[in-house]
Order: sequence, then C-alpha cells, then structure tokens
Amino acid sequence: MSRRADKDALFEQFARIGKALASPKRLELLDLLAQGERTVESLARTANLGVTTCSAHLQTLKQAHLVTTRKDGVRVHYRLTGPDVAALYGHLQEVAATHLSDLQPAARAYLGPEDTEAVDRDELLRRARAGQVTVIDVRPAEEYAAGHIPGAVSVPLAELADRLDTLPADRQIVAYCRGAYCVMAHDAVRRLRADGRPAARLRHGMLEWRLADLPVATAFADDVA
Amino acid sequence: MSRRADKDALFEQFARIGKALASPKRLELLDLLAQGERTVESLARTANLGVTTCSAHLQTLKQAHLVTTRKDGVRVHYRLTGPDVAALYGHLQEVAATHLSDLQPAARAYLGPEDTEAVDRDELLRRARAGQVTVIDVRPAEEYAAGHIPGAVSVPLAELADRLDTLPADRQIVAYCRGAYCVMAHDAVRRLRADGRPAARLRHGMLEWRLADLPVATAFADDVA
DNA sequence: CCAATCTTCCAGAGATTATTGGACTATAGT
DNA sequence: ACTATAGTCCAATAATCTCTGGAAGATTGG
Repeated sequence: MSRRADKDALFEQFARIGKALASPKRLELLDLLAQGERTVESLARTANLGVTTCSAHLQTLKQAHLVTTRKDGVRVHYRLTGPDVAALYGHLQEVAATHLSDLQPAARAYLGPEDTEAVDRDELLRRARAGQVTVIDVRPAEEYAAGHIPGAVSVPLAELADRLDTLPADRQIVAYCRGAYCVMAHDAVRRLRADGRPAARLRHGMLEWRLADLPVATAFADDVA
Repeated sequence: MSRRADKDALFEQFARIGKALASPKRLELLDLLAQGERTVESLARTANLGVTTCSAHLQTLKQAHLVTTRKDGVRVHYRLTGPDVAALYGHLQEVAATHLSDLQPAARAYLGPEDTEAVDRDELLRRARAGQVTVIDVRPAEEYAAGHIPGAVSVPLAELADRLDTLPADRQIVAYCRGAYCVMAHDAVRRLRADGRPAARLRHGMLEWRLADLPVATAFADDVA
C-alpha cells in the first residue's frame, strides 16, 4: 500500500472518534453516561429518543469504542469505556464554550437566567471544611449512587419540594448536578430561593468534578475513593 | 420554546464541534495547523486534496470556529483559534489510541516498524542538559520557525541526506517531528541509522510538547517563550 | 411453553455531507 | 488595463446519516 493510503487509513481511525461525536443526540447520550451506566430504555426516555434510534446511536458509539455494554437479564447497560472518554467530552464542551458565540445564548435560554451567585470548587471546599454549607446532589438517585461529591446529600430534584423541611434552615445550601450545562441545579436553586432559602449553585457539576480528579464517593458510603 | 427544544438547541451547538471533527481530511488539516498557520494551497498539497475540497473543509472548520483566517495579499492563512483546539485534537488522538484496537496496526503500517529506542520527554531533557545529544527538528523549515523545542536544530527531512556531514559524529542525535503519528522522525532515524549514526526518535512530537506546556522557541531565536 | 419486556436488526424515506469541475472574485505585478 | 495566481462560490452527483415502523432475538416470569 502507498504511503498516502496508509496515512489515510490512519486518519480514518481517528475520524471514527470524531464521527461518534458528530451528532447532538450522541453527545447527549455521552453526557448521561458520564454520570454512570444506564440502560437503553432509560437513556431513550431521558434523551427524548425512540428506543430504536437510541439503540442505533449507542451502536455507533460502541463501534467507536467509546462505550461498552454489560448484559443483565433482559436489560443492556451501557457505560463509557473509560474516564478519558468523559474527559474528551468535557474538553469538547470547553472548546465550544470558548469559541462558539452562539453557545452562550443557547445555554442561557435552556438554563434560565444566571440568577444567583455560583460557587466554584475551591470556594465550596473552603466552606464545606468550615462546616458552613449543606451540599445537595439534585440528580436522580441512581446517579448519586454511581458517584457523588463526598459529604453531599442526595435530594433528587423531583423530591425537593417534599423535602424542604428536612433541609437545615440556618445553613447555606449549595446544589449541584451533572455539569455546567445541566439544568437541575439551576431549577433547584430557583425553587429553594422561592422559598426564601439561602441557596447557591456549584458552578460546575459532577462531570467537571471528576475531570479535576477530585475525590468521588460511591453508593451510600461517603468514603473517599 | 419548550425545555426540550432549548436543550436540543444547546446540544446542537456542542455538535458543531463534533461535526467538524468527523472527517479524516479535516483532522489531517487540524494536524497540520497545530504546527502553525498555513495557506489553503499549501494545506491542499500536503493533505493530498483538491484546492476546492480543501477550501470547503476549511470553511467547515471555520464555521465551527476551530480556525480563523488572516489575509495576506492574494493568500489566505488559516490558523487554529487557540491552543485548546490543538489540545482537543490531541485528546481525540489519545482516546483513539487507548480504545481503538485497529489503530495500532494502521499506525504501524504507516510509520514503519518501531525499529529503535524512542526517547521520552523527560529522558530528552535529562540528556540535553548533560550535553549528550543533538536534537534535530525534521519538519519543514516554516514549521520549525513557527515553534520548536528550544535548542533544536532545523534539519528538514528533505535536506537530511545533504547535511549528514554537518551533524556531529560523536554525539547521539534525537529527531522529532509533528507528533506521535508523524512519519518524518521515523524516516529520519531510519536514514541516520542506515548511515551508522546513533540516532533515536523522540517518542512524541511538537503537538504533545505544546500540550505538555513545555517551553517553545520561535523563529530563529531560541529564547524560551 | 407462552406472554411480556427489552433490545437489536432491517428496510425505506428524508436530510445532510463530500467531492468535483467550472465560474467568479480579489490582489499583485507588469 | 491586462494577466496570472490564490481562493471562494455554485451546482450536480454520489455517498452517508438519521429517524421511523415493523419484525426478530433474547430473557424472564407465569
């Protein structure tokens, strides 16, 4: 084979990864999978896809080796092949945020007004160490179980309204969710502040927390990994 | 607009970056642009593309804001919009290398046998500080001018054969080029060893050097940036 | 074994993308 | 002004991708 053909074959391989990242729906699936493994049906429901279409996208991701599967009875659980895949997705988001001027308005439209103060990671750790805050994880319970910020309490967004009275009234509450572009923490903070609570949002979510190699607790044990 | 529509619009933005990375030819263009700015015609020639096709790909990259242009007379120079774009490309390569089993054979076919020892960055810095090696940059002169490892000498691959006698005979020579998947350093080392010279290849090239935030010298001044 | 559930496979319609050649624009040099 | 060069625009074809609905495969529970 010629040099050119060999070089083309090599870049064809790199492009397999690029092609896998080329669909908004597949990126949304990666976004969900970055939080932990999920079944096809669960992904389809959350990403607003038909099961067939969702399965097809997952096959594409699988052929690019960005995800693998685990079969459990009648269900198939998909998960990322490694933390580097989540990292790649995170970097893609950052590049988009840095260079795409259309991203900001789209994010604002989806997430709602940047109403309140957003706490960054260092600030959170400082306040947490001083015992000044209660950190709540507003993602669905399974995602909390798959990995959360040590010391955070699971309060899924859907249950927030019912559990308002179980939250301390005197301490500040900091909510976080999947990542910088996840709407749940925004919703949670709006709900809490509507109730007069001193609530703030962690600027980034679990995606960025993992990428920064900060400690992650799993299941219901808050032990540091 | 509905929540769903807003979310779709957001991921549509992220997908603009993904789509830009979805073609082997565009990745090859990014690979070249990671070394420094270049004109359309020069990119087309090197990437084995028609000028029209090359221009079209560059437009795609430009619409994704991964590259910008600078006009100089009749020529248009394209360059990456930032080092984070090169970093994203580098991460994509790493993910491909980690997870794609077909990549290794394709790389071997293109680069040739992993004949000799490959020196890594730390080892190079150690030997360079001890004055034991001559580092040669075998990329084209313009790429050397746009940024090179401090202390490296420019010996473009095309001129290597003619300049053999200007290279020290007693010291080890370490050659590097664009990156881990660039064939030039491989070729250079094979040529040198065919001549009985003690030559080795830097494991990675300029792409990875920049990503590691190591000092880069520009033009013909070896001052550290 | 049958029924129900979850998932994948298949085929077709519709949309998007890649490539090519030819025309067009802009600039520099004569 | 005229010509040559570099690059982009345009239109047409071919190829690829996305989504949908229906069928088929696999597994569990009755």
